[in-house]
Amino acid sequence: MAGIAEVAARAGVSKATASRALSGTGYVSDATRERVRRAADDLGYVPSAGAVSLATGRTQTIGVVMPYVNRWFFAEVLEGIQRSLLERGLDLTLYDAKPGTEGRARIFDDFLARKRFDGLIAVGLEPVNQELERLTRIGRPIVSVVGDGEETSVVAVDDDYAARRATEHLIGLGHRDIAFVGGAPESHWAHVDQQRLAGYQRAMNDAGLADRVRHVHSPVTMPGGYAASVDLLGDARRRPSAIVGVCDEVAIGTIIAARRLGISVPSALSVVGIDDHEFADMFALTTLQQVPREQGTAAVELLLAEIADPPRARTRLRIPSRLIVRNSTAPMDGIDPGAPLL
Amino acid sequence: MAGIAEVAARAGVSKATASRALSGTGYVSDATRERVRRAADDLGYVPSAGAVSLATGRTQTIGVVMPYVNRWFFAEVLEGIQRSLLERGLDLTLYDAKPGTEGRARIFDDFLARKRFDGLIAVGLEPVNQELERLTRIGRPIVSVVGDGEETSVVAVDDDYAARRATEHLIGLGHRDIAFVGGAPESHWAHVDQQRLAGYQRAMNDAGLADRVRHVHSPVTMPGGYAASVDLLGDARRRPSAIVGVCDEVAIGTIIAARRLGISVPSALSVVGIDDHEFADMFALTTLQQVPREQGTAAVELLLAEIADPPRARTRLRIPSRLIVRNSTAPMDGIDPGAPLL
DNA sequence: TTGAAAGCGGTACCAA
DNA sequence: TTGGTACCGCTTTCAA
Repeated sequence: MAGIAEVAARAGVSKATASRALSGTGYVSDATRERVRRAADDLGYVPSAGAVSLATGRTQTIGVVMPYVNRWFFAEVLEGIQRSLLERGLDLTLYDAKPGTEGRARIFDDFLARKRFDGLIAVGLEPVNQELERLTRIGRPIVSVVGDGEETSVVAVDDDYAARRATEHLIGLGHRDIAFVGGAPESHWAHVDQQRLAGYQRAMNDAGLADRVRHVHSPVTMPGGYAASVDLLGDARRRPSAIVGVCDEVAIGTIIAARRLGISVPSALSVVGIDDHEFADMFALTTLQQVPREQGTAAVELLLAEIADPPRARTRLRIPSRLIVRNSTAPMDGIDPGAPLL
Repeated sequence: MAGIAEVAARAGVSKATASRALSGTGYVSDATRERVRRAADDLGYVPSAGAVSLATGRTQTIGVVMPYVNRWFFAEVLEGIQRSLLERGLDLTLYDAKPGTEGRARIFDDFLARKRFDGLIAVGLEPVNQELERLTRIGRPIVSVVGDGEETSVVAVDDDYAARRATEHLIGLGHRDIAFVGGAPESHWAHVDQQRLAGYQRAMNDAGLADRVRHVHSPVTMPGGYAASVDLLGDARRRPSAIVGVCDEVAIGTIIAARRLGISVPSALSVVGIDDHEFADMFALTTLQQVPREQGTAAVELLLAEIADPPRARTRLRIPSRLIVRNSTAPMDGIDPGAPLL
């Protein structure tokens, strides 16, 4: 309840001086600063956020928009962002913008327009045109995590590369019958998934396996990958010898399906994912690592820089990912496609 | 950028009238209101959050504190909260307070003290005494999700009951050798886990199986449950015929471990969890359902009521959970403890 | 180095 | 039913 006026009174100075002493802006003698500080402490003074933001135009808050919080990647990015902001004393306001919901429309139409933040981080948002327009007219710095937007700065891994590398790993092991699992039919499709499929296709083409390209649709979730894989692997005749999952969640779904069906991984089926999910180790999943937490912290740094020092050109931070070989992939040689059991 | 003054000017009224017309407070003729509305629309007027909160003392924001966002339960609760707030036009500020981190200390010492919210929802926080003290001195309504706190209103399932019911289900199937997996050594231990262990113990006692009580420690995660279960199930002689997981994540870890070891579920091992996790169906897990999303929305309703109409007595909302029988539990009769294979 | 005072953009009381 | 005006609590010129 104590305001800066009381702090000033107690320290025997004016509000102006108290403000300067506390915020570290402008000239204040060391002695006074000390006195003001002590007064503030004694009174348990906490500045009123509303007043500060009214006076300065800064909210000390960063907005985060994402379509999910309950998927590994998003939750990890969120944690990374949160940690960075915490260190800097900034608040985080979360907007959960699920595609195709009216809540999402409200977020773009109402919530974001309020500008209750100094900058915005958009994680895997994949805004459609109209949404993009809303975003840019906010007039606050924006950093995207994931995506290809020209409109904002971006932090992302090279999805095309990751999938290509994953596929090449399998090809290197002698596999030729390699399917790509995950992602919806091409029409309404996430950009990441497209990039990864493209990387897979490129690797297949480059190896002269263009005719073996096979894309199995599936929701990008563990249960989704599981269901799709039960289908795919059910018929021994159509079964590939290796699978690239669009992400670890799908790849793990595949492994679970394989175990369910008594197909041994990796001796009868190789599986590779992209992510290095927290469960990857438990399933001995070979994967292309990305560290979303670091993408989150990188996004914060980039955003704060753009807030402090207005937007020159857009920055594009492409993060490399490396192959982590565990035990879900094996050379083709040993495979007996007819052998279904563990 | 347009302020209420410009809206007022355009509508040919005073700021006061414009404010009343827009906020719906106080008398305004229909004609004027209409005129003001139109003016606001034309100008794309959006009130400044800082000014509003300075003037009214309300932030139109709800704070949410939780120790994790990357675990199923927490993410679901968060989504429930988010959805409710979205409908009401309220912002959500997230505080990620991981136990034992210095970030957590900062949250309690600095962030929460700023009161940048009209009310607070604490999800599975399990505050220690000093933290609790901080919480109460904020002087804003607080609702807890999970927990037993006397200090705040609470929304939670009856954990003791859920675990008891789960255990009774197994006992009813003829199992006697039932272990409880999950939770740290008693010392620094989450309240939920304690309650659930207690429920398990009670059911065992009531069935005259007190001497069979067995608590296997494990991190409350899927990989944690997996690792602990590999240990537990590895030695056929010590192997129980059934397991109660402290939550679905642990129970699923157990199932995965069992499959890994070639122990068939449910014919050689019954497993029951608590949650009805999104993966429960995929693993055919029998479980006691809770719907965290609904706990989130309930918490919002409770909190808003307390904000609107100050805190009479603390409310305690205990949500019942029901048994969902899938295919991870089976009668004891058929079990041949010696038979390890699928 | 410090203080007085004018905003920042609304809300709400009091008169008219 | 409407308008004038005093705040809300802090920052920031501008003078002293």
